[in-house]
Amino acid sequence: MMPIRHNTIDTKPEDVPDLPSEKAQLDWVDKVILQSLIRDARLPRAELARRVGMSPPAVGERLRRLEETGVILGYHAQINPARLGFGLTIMIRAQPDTGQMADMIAAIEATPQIVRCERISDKNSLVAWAHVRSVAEMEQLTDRLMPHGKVDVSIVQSTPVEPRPLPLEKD
Amino acid sequence: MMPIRHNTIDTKPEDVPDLPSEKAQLDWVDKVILQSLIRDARLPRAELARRVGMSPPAVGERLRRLEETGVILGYHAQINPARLGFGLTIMIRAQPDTGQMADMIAAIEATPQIVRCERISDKNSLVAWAHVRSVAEMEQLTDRLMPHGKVDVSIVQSTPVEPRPLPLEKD
DNA sequence: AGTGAAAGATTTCAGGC
DNA sequence: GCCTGAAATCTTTCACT
Repeated sequence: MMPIRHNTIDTKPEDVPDLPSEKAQLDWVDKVILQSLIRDARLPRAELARRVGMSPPAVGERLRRLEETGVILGYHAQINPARLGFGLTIMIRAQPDTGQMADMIAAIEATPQIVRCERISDKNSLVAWAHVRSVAEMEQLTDRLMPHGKVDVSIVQSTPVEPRPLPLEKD
Repeated sequence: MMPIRHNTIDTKPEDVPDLPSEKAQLDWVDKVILQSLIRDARLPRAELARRVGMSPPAVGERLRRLEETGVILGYHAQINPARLGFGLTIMIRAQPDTGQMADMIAAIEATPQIVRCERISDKNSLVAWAHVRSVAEMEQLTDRLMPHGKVDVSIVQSTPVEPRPLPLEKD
């Protein structure tokens, strides 16, 4: 199982070194680089260098540090599931039975159509998103989760706000 | 307001040209290119060319077509919100009052902390995700949505499955 | 659709401040 | 931490199949 990334800042004593959940000190240059790569991850370093008025090697060094300190987690192509034959997107709300949380998460992880899953505070449940090819595939998928708890499925009708970048303060 | 992308294959007569929701026919080469760029969007064309045993111009041409036909929607750097000071991730479940759907969507769109939103079939409601700096900011955010309907907030505790690629059949 | 070659741009690396 | 400059690599264009 993959390590689970937590979504809040964990409290910690002052003397331990940087944790990935710590707030990073970013200057204006870092923020321009980040915003640019959030919008277009394939931008050349040379272009980033022009935007911030620095040399390409300097930008390369900044990038390396942003990646190593966990500010940048990766670069991903965003694809259109419908164009790959996955015509149906669903949201799954799963409430594991007592003692079934780990098994439910394992089952979710083992289901390749599920492309992300978050654990939320409300009723200690999980919310997962999946792309499937048909209603039959949707049914098959939920059948695999149901042994571990209550499972609810909703159809995603549209995406009023596509994944978009966080606002970064000017500085 | 941005055009809304629908998440299902729309039915259409056979004679109209390609729609973005149509299934594209991809060969093995396209799939290797896609999988590679989903994992690392910054891979050079030359490297992709080596992986598929083709020349760089051929890969460039493939890429151009995948982008133009809407199979690839974009390339984005994935960042760690906690490291940018947004220590709290929340899920918002919004059920617009009668006649308030458009206004609710507009309010969601106008809220920069909300990084994505999907409309689901269950109770005709919206599910949105936001990164905020504090509980106070969370409250402020929900106050802006509440005039348009019922609003429910849950805290995201962890992410058992990080955004990951869809499985592409071997061919 | 794809190739190969040439011109132009980018990345990497060394050395210096 | 950033710069320059040279060498290696990558991208783009184009003539050709």
